[in-house]
Amino acid sequence: MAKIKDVAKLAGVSPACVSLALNGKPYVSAKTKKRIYNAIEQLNYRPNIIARSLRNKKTHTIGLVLSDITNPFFPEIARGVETKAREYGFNVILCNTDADPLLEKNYIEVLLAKQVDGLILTSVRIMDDLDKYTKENCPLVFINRKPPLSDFDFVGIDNVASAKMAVEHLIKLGHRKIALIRGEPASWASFSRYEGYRMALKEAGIPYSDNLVKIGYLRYESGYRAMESLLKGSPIPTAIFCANDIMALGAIDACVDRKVKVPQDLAIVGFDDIWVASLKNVQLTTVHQPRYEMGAKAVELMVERIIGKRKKTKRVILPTKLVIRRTCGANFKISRGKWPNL
Amino acid sequence: MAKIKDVAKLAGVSPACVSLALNGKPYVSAKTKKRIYNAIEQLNYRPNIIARSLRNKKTHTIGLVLSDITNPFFPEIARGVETKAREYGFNVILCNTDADPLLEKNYIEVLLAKQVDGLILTSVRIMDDLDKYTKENCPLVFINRKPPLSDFDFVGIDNVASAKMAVEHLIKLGHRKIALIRGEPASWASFSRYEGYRMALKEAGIPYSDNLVKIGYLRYESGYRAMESLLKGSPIPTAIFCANDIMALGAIDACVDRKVKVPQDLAIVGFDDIWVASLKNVQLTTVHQPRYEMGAKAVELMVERIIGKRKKTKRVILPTKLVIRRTCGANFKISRGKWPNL
DNA sequence: TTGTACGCGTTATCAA
DNA sequence: TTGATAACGCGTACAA
Repeated sequence: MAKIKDVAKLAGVSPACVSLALNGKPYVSAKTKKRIYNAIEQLNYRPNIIARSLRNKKTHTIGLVLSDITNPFFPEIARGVETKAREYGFNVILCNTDADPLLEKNYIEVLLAKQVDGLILTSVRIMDDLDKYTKENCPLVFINRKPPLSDFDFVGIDNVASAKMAVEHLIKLGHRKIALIRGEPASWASFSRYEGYRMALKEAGIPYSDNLVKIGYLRYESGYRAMESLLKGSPIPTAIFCANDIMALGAIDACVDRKVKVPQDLAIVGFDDIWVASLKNVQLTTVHQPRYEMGAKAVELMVERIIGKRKKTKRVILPTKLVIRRTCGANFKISRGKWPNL
Repeated sequence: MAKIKDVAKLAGVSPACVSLALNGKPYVSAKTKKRIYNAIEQLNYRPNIIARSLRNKKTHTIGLVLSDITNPFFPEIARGVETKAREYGFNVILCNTDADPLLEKNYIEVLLAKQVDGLILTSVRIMDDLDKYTKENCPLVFINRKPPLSDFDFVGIDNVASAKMAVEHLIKLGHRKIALIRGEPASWASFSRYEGYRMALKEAGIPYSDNLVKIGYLRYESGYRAMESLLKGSPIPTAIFCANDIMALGAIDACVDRKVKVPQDLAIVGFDDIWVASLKNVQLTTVHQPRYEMGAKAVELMVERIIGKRKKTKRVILPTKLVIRRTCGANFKISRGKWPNL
């Protein structure tokens, strides 16, 4: 591989001059520029960005730490991050942690050692000792995850209000026995949605019952099992709010297996609005989360920090909206068997 | 940030000695090692991997170039790549190209400039001038994409045989008017599946008709429109093979809108076996592709190259299997309205 | 426009 | 055997 020296020699100038030309700095005459570019072309020269990074203390690389890219919640966030990062000239290192705090810690250490310019964290579980990273000169941005005590930048939604909105919708449809399949307690977002659920019930004067709350782990199987448990329990709910869509899909499948009709026998509302929810054979009512925008916004916050444009921490709350489809029964005006397809 | 010099000073040794200790090289006494580790701990020292990479000419970073991580086909590949890469001590830079050859080229150039140790390419479209990268000391591995003339490593499936298997299944079920919603012509995998389709028809003595072949772009909307077009055309098929699952889902939704019953009126088979396909309200018959394994295997091939263990190019063909569910009608023994849900 | 020091570890050479 | 010194990887920035 050709180096800057080779280019300089061929163009009859110094390496420094080549560097200036390459970086668009002034004080390089048009003529020498041309000679330099010719040399670059001839030698197929490509600057070694590692060397440049070492000198500049900027790698133009950021880390994206998430639980699992195969979870349908994450790809759009990743896409938002990657696209916006590309606009700003950054590359993205993808890290799956499976919500394992140890793996997450290891990844953060490696990324810092690799001198990433910023870090976006959107794993689910809470890791408590992130505070020590405040002193690093590497900005952290949290997506939909409770930032630790020290103030880090944050992008997310109002989980409490969004969950409340979903449950209120079910209440408005006449439901009083509304169950919740919530995420694990350690997750801040899950806890907030639980709060929203309770708040909605309280304001409607509906008593809260622990029997109607099941803990899932934000996965399909959890939703399936939680629903089985609810159907065996007492009282049997007439509606269910799930803390995310894939649990809702699991719950629906449990209903299918037990011949419980959705939404006739049971209304279901999810959370996230993953792509599947809109399929005509699914039509899951859910709370839409602007995941792409969350990823993109996180990068913007990060870049503001990197270029030193902003010192104060910033919290961005993006709007959600309730997407009413079939499974909540709001638009349910059909008779049995009218559905053309399964 | 503390540097190796600081550690050396605190431990009362030379930087070289610290380096030797850190890298587990011999000739550092146990005592000095202890002193060094203590100093590292005290200073919270973290080696600068950029500096190390510059010297070692190894970044322990690889690039993963794909079309779009939000396409359900890719996350499992990415997961396989990331997990296996982590095992071997590599990080993964994620690159979405939207199947744009120019974007792909830009990304490859940037990644090479960043001195990645390897590159995994799994965009859909074919870029012809990849040959020039043979001379780089950066191994390329192709996933499910025709490698260019020069031999690069490859991981994929037998697209022809797999598609043939799917169509043969429909033939066995008694179908003769079998349509194909294929991917774009520029895609090698799509073309291979088209060949498999033709081959199955030919062997069964069924005449091929251009009217029964629609070109989609591997996206939901394409599948939807292709199906609309088929339903308006002549002859109307009794079965459809789609080159991927999301087009199949689009096709199914077009059927729902037009009150065409699947599989009663029309059998549908997809390709990929994305997660959605197994939902009880979807139950798409499809060809399973081991995507996680494809990603993991690609990393293995890459690492063999990086450590120089192998010189000859290798092609790995992983097995596929037909997953028979509801939409092909094979197990269809129910009467209308019997489905418990939707 | 150029020479040169620098960024920070690593490795080859050399000394003890 | 153990450790230090210095050159090196490759671009960039500053003084000249």
